[in-house]
Amino acid sequence: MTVLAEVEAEIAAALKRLQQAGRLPGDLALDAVEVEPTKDPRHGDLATNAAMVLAKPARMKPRDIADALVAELAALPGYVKVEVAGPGFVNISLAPGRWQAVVAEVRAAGATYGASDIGKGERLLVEYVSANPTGPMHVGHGRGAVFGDSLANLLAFAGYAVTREYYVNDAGAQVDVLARSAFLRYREALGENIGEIPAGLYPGDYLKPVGAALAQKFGDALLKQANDESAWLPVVRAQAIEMMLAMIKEDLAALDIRHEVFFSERALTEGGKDEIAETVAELRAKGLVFEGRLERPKGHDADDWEDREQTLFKSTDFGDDVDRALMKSDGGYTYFAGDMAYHHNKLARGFRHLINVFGADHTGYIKRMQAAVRALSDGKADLDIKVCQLVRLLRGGEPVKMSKRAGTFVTLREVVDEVGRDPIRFMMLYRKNDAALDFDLAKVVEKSKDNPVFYVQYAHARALSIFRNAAEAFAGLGRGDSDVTGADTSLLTDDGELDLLRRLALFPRVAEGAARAHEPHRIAFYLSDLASAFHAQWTRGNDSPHLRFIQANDRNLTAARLALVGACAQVIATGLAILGVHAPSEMR
RNA sequence: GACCCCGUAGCUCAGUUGGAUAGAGCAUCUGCCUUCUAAGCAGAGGGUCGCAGGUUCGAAUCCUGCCGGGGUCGCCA
Repeated sequence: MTVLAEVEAEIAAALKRLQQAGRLPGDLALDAVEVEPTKDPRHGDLATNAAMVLAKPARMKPRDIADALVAELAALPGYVKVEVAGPGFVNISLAPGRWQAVVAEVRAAGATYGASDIGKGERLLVEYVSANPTGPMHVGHGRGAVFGDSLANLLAFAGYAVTREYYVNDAGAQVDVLARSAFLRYREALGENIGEIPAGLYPGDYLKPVGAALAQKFGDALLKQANDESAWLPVVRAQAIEMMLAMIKEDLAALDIRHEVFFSERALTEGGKDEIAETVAELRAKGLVFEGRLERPKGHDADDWEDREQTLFKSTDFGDDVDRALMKSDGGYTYFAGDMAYHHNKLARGFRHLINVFGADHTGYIKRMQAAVRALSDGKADLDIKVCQLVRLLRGGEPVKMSKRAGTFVTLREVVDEVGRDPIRFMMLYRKNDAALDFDLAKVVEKSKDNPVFYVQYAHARALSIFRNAAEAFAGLGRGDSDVTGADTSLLTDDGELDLLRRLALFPRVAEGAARAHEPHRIAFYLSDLASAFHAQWTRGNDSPHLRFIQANDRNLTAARLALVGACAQVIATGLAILGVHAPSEMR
């Protein structure tokens, strides 16, 4: 247990003792009591708001509760100074030994330092990317991909059994358009001059390989059926989807992203079953499906709007703005009906924790999806939808034109190839997901403090370089050597060292908070702070040689400092691993 | 018209889910490389947290109403 958790437990125990002694009401709920690191060192190391939040329910003065708590805590070992301040904070200064212990904590836990069990091993499904298999991914997809992947890492770190899933929209009109576009490329591959790609079809060159593959596989057999779309379309479609998906998987792999499950929309209604019909029937049995009319949508030139009675899902019962259509006028199911069936399937597979990562253009879809999950699970499952806002691609401050027509469309793959995986991943996580992001191709490869990727990686590289240098000065002071792992950490008394220790102690709390909030960016910012403290301590050694990590004439002190450096490197590496960014041992 | 996101230093953004005197980076200015990587560090200046109310011991954070920017609305996917 880290210091923070220990102190929390000790304060809870102290409050319980006060209750037992009759100095606090026995039925007082202690949930709201928090322990936080202080911002101002003059307020000590930690502070608790216990007296203030308990004052009202206990019907006592904050000051009286605080005084009682101070007396309890001051008597405990390791509490150097405990005092009441401000409106009723209890400020706590701990003996350095309490902080120094974090080095051993980190060493013992290794890559699991900061991991928690808040997920209790429960299964959780993160659905992300889910880009239509009709072409290459763009940068916006990349943001959702990186975010979803890191969130999955984070939640696994927090004790969930995580499944990463991609919903393949391989049914519906757009994949038919894909098939028609591919068919044209097929004819082209057979030597035909196809001229301009007609409007409404996908013009991209990326379909040429699909055409070539079809030509190789089928010769001119499909061409003979050209007038009978129902004959060739399913074959071409299947080939095109397969190849598009393969391309997408490759692009994702370039970002180190690998989904465990690719769930096919088409599969919902294939093989003699119809999960959409089953889902609708289930909702109908719950009285949530009815025939009715919708109002004409506003803010659009809905010229083709047709007022008619249709089959609706009563999503307004679950917080949605309007009820949602399930059937199209041609008798087919809406996309939403299929998506409900898909989520029904997730629930049937036993998931009770669902997270979907959406692009900004799907914000309007959130309420109905949550309504659907509530209805389908009888409120027993939770669905959190994280929206990644738009990415603006810039180069040196100038927007990069994104036009498919003009051929200046920038694919995700091109960006990965240009700037590399680490800068993309880190930069996309160095921002809250619900804030728009400017991604500057020139800036992300800049090697300066303006670029937090290199800043954090550099700290890790520096830490490891210390060990390389130490090996020259001392034998037996390698990272895992017993003289380092068993070093006397009470020698770590410099303010900068204590600052690092406190930050290391904070990591488990940061990781937990990030996991609970589904906010991986907190890890990125924490790492930036930790790296900053590490760089600062490093540079202090320039002016004050006695603060250098390696002290040629003091083996014990060097061992203690190396243990601290090792702990810093470990936490940086762990944090970067959650973000999916490499922790290099060297940067030159 | 409705819903969602954003609004914090000149710029780009954090702000530990309601805590104490609101923080970083960039940019500007002043310093630090003959020994652990200067891709680094130290310091200075810079603020009506969009506006107005409300909730309470306490609000950048929660509620209401405005203002500004972006996104969305359909039997598309």
